[in-house]
Amino acid sequence: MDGGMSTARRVTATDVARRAGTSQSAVSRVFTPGASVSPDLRERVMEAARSLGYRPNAIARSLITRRSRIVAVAMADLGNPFYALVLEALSARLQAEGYQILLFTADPAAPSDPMIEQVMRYQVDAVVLASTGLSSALARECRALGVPVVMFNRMTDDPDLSCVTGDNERGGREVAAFLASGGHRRPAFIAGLEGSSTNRDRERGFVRGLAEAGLAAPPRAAGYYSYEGAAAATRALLREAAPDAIFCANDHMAIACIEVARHELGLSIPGDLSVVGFDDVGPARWRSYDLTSFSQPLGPMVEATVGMLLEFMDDPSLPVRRVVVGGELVLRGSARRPPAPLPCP
Amino acid sequence: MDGGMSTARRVTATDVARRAGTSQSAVSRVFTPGASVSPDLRERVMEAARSLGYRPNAIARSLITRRSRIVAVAMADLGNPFYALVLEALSARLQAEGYQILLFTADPAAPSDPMIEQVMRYQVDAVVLASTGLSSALARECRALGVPVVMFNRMTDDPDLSCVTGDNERGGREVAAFLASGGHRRPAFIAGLEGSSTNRDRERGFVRGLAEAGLAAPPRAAGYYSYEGAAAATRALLREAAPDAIFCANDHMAIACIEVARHELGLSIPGDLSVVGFDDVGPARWRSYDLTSFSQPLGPMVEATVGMLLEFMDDPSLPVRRVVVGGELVLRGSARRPPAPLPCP
DNA sequence: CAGGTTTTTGCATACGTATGCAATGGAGGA
DNA sequence: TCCTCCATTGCATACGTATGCAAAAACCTG
Repeated sequence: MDGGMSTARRVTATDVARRAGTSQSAVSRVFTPGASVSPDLRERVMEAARSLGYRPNAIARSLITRRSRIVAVAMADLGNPFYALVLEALSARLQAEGYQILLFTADPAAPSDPMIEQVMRYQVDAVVLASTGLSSALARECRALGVPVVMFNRMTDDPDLSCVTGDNERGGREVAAFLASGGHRRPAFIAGLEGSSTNRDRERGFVRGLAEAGLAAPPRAAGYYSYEGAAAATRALLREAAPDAIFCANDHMAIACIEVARHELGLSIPGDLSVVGFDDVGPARWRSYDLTSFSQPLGPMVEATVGMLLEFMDDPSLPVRRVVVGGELVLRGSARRPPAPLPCP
Repeated sequence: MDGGMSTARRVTATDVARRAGTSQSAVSRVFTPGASVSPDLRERVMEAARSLGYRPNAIARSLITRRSRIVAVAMADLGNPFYALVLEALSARLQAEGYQILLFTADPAAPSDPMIEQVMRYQVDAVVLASTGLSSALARECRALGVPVVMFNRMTDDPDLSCVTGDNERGGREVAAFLASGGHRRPAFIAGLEGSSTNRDRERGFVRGLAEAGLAAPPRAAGYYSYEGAAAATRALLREAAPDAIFCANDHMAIACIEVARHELGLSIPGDLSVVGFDDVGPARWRSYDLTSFSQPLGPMVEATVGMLLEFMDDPSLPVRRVVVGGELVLRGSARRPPAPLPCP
């Protein structure tokens, strides 16, 4: 038995028209919001459509309207809960506006430009680049083709590209000020991906903040935004630099850092070592970590992204925009706090 | 300034043909693998395509070939790392086969059938339902339309539907046997979503396993597969039932359970309470939890899913298949172990 | 070199919908 | 009653590609 799989030819608007005793155009108009159709005809067409199981073919519609109502989203690292939640929020928000997400997962190791080559063939209405590894060359190319692009959580020097980011540099600065005023003398830094703008900005802010507090540039090790990478970086830093605090470029790495420090090396957090993360994503709140972290407000960032996309799709000639969504240092228990209230920087 | 956004009309195969001094069909053939084109013409066309920036229109192609090379994936709860990783693996695997994922996120609370109504309009080549909340009615409907469907991590009574699951019932049984032989006398259960097949099978196996070990049906509370739900369930169970072990229907909830037991109620894990999860997903390995868990091997499950999809797309008349991917109880430190080796059940 | 075979190419058409335009019909006003 | 106006409907065409078919070209074979 084949389970009842039928080879049913798809039902087209013409089939419905024939059954309703009218023309294909009329059927089209019934399914086009705002078109002029008499109540009588509408009823007949709907009835015929229902009984035949008609579903408008979005592909054919896209061909003629030149709008697919599809937004391409390029992502990497869904193992990082921040990105997983971003994707979920983006999808929910876009679906509410009648758009669907065509997902592209980028292997951060492999070059992803050929991947986008595929994307563009689908006539997507817009593109969201949320993968730190993607070259901005292809973003420019999309724009040149008239397809709106928003870089999510990824700044760029290119003035022709729109982006939405958290306040990375300020975050790094505030973490530095917080650690310094907490009496830490040898803070270290675990970097994310070396090429990424988020890492660059967070590190720059951190180093500047330390300098403003009279502290030297921190020892650093790269964790590549991965759990294993951060674990290795923590081991190396603790072996070689004897830091009294570690700022990790995201929460995912901060968790690995805490695990290694606490369970491999027997350190007490924050007694022997303070740890600070970045993102303030779900697990930061879990009591085992109770992670002090600079927040990236996911909701507002997604809202800003979708808002820009909708505006750009409405009018592609709108000027580029670069949105920075502010965050704040969320104080929890993974880092020693200053005795007095934190002075305003 | 508008950032250089041009209103470039899209380049079509006809444009390329004109420039290469040939016909549109020839251009089409150059971009169709396996078609017959002379090296000379191919070179001329490629050159013209390159200089014009031509990209074949996948939408138009789909219209005529009736294949979109798009697979719809319905998901809910990307906050659960298991599903986030599944999505990443599915996407990587399908991209390698030349397919893209059109993502549908289902709000487990809202009815999702109207959502799928939208999906079907995109002429997707196949559908993966990985959301526990989706009705199987629409799955049947997809099948009736000739679109292959695979239910992921979701069993169904309907013999007309294919599915890939972990070994839920056996997992529940093994957890029960393990806890019983570890000397636990009052194991409890935190359920996931009441309607879901995963929860039903895991619970059934657990209850049967306990019975085989001479233990009564466990006290239970529903955690709805969410962190907060499981936290509340843990509080309720510990207040009312005084269990010496808790089996949670997935890892995500087991982590919430450990957090609440350890940090709110000051219990030692596994000294005062053993906790066992299901999935063996990333955080289970984190040392703070060191979670004993029955594994659902993500790689093999995704592999089985994609394999079935490819076969079904190749030949839609193939018989339905129901694949159970075996897992194993991964022993870690969150549950007291039996003194002697676990007897074979 | 003739005749046959295979490869390459272009023509024409189909895929399923949206939409400009003209035709139809009915309502309303004088 | 006749004319105007507007709402409704159908006709025809366009969107960009793939593909069957036949013409043309290239290649063999004896």
